[in-house]
This record gives sequence, structure tokens and C-alpha cells, in this order.
Amino acid sequence: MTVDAIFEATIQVLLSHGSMRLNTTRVALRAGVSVGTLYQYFPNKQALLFAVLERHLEMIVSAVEVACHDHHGVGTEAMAEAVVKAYLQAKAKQSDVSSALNLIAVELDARNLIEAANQRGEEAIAAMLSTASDGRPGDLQVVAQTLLAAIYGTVRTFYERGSPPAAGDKVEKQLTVMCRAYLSASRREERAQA
Amino acid sequence: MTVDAIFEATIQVLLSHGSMRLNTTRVALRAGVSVGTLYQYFPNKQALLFAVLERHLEMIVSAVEVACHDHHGVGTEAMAEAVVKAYLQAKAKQSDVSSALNLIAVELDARNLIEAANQRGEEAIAAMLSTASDGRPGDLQVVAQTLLAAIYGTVRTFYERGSPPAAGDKVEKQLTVMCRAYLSASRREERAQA
DNA sequence: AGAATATATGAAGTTTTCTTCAAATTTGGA
DNA sequence: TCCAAATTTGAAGAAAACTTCATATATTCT
Repeated sequence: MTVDAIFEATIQVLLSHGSMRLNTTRVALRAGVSVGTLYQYFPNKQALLFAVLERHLEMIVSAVEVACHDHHGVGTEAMAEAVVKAYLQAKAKQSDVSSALNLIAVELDARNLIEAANQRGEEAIAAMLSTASDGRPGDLQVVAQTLLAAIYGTVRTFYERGSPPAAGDKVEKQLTVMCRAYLSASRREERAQA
Repeated sequence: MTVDAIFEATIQVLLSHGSMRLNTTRVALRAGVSVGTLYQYFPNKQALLFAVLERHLEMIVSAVEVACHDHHGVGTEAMAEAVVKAYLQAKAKQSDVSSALNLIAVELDARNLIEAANQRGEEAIAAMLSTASDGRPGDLQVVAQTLLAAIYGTVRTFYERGSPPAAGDKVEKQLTVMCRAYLSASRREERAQA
């Protein structure tokens, strides 16, 4: 479909030129359509970028939500593993998209969009953690928030660096170790304070 | 100094308008000088952004390096604590700058700059870890890399979200728990494999 | 003070980018 | 086949941004 071609082109231009040098003509050209066509589907440049971002966020969050839902009731270690894996897979499925989009996320009035996506992710994680078979961690909100931020931030850092996909396994392993350790430590702290 | 005013103005414009709507006129206006003056000091817009970024990276990395150097020979838990604290303090010292700069970092040919900064940070951490009194973690390179990425990414995520500075304490606490747990777990894995 | 040097100004030229719209093309049904 | 609706085109107008440079102001030194 034309719209998909435009989406794809936006990503490509973002990757090869950066958001500062992204302009509608370039996107249209890359998409193999004319500028006019682009404006048929998006009222202006900002709307285009917004749509591309929205699309990607939805994909990531829903992946996390599904993973959390599928892992209610298991131990925290398995939970850590599951979330890390889900997030990493979702990212890998469109690794180029990921790094490109971080360039525009903050440009737009996308704060709310991102905030909402985070919220959903955090809630899914908190809900899952509360069902842990080996005891729930302390402050659910805080732990869920930190966990998501750590996964999100670490992965992003690696992607931006353009690490080879081969490194993905290493990242997953280390992240899993870290998240597991964190959740265990959280429970320990919890017990210590009680 | 004029140059400092321009630096500061760049950050401000970046924050209030985003990199896409950042232009030399706006920066000059905000700095209280004329466009001509700006071009007296920077050959073009790109050079300006590059300089601002460079300045900031140097500040952050050197803070990490100092912290690492000051903590050679202590236990890994203390190390985790030290690095987290150093990084967070450096960021906090110019919290606005931090989030603003991530907007342009990838725009420029700044890959090398960032790569170099990361390199230095990782090396400092690896060097410190290798002197741990309670046993060095497994693959020093990988652990240092992951640790830095996790701290960097997590902090960035929080900053971009515009969390109130009050939340800084909570972030520091959680990050410390996480990094400590990670380093302990790394050592445990090391022993298990040996 | 006066000359020499350094710094600042901002209007104007050039280039880039955004967006529109009348005309051309394609699509799908009667 | 023929028509009407949907889609596409890209040249061109309008707006925004980059950069230059001749002129003006300030600073420093003798």
C-alpha cells in the first residue's frame, strides 16, 4: 500500500539523513511517489512523523503486555526473563525502526504518546509481579518503572550504537542476569524492611 | 562570554522547540546577540551543535573516570554505588542539557564522538572492576559495557520523561540496587562456570 | 587622544523546505 | 466500452532557514 511505502521511506530517510535533514520531498522520492501523494495521506510533515511513531510504540507495548499476561503466576526470575525477551524480540523485529524513531520522539508533542505507552508497559509488569509465586517485590510501582526503564534504556543504547545483531544474544543474556538479580534484590530488601 | 551565552541558548532552544525547529536566528536571539555574531564563532549550524555536544560528553565521561579512579580496590558493591552516583550527579548538574542533547546526538556525524566517550567510560569501569577486593566479575568487557549502558539508558529514560528532580533519589536507590545485584550475579556466574 | 585591532550588527541574497492545486492517470462498476 | 470516483502527479507559490559582508561599535595599546 502507498501509506506503508511512505512509512517505510520515512524510516529510511530518518536513518540515512537524520531528522534534521528529513523533508517531505526526500521521503516521497524514497517511497517512489510524488510529494502530492504524501500530502494526500498526511496533512503535514509533523502528522507523518507522529503516525510513524505511534505505529511503532503500539507494536512494542503490546508485545510487552502479551508477554506479561502469559507469565502471570510464575517466579520472578522467569518473569524477568520473559519481559527481557519480549522487549528485545519486538525491537529486533524492526531494529532499524527503533533507532530511527528515537530521533523524532521528543521533537513532536509526543510526550503523551510515549507516556501512555510506558504506562501500559509498567502496569502490565506490575500486574505480573504481583502474582509472583516466590513473593512480590517491594514497591511494585517503583520496581516496575525501574525495570522497564532499565530494559528500555539499555536496549536503546545498544541499538543506537549500531551493535551487530549478533551482539543481541549477549545483550539478552546480560540483561536477563541483571533483571533477575534486581528482582531478587528487591524482594530481599522488602523482607529486610518488613 | 559570548560563546557561553550561545551554548546556553542552544540548549534552551533545543528544549523549547526541539532540534527540528532549532535555527540559528532563534539561537542568536535567545543568546541576546545577532546572527552574525554566532557565525563569528561557529562556521555553521552543524559546527555549533557539534561543539555543544562535545562539551557535554566530556563533562560526563570525565566524571565517571574520576569516580572509577577514586574507587580502585574496593568491593564491587561500593563500585556499583560509586559509578551510579557519579553518573547521576554529573547528569543532574545539567539535567536540562542532558535531555536536550540526546535530540541532536545522532543527527550529526557524532557517532565517533559518542563512541569515544563510551569507550573511555567502559575502560574506566573495567579497570576499576579488575581491582575488586571481592573478586572480579567474568567477562570484564561485557560487564562494563552492560553496566554503563544500563545506567546511561535508565537515567536517560527518566530524564526524557521529565521526572521531577525529587524522583532522582528514588532512581539512584533503585539503580544502585540493580547494579549491585548485577555485579554480584556476574561474579556468581563466573564462579559457576569455572 | 588617536590609531589599530577585535568584536558585533542585521539587512539581504541564496538555498532549502513546506504545502497547494489544477490537471493527468488509474480504478472499478454499470 | 464508458463514465464517475479515487488516486496520483509535480510545477509553483509561500514560508522558513542558512549564511555573508559592508558597516558600526567597542576594546586595547601607544
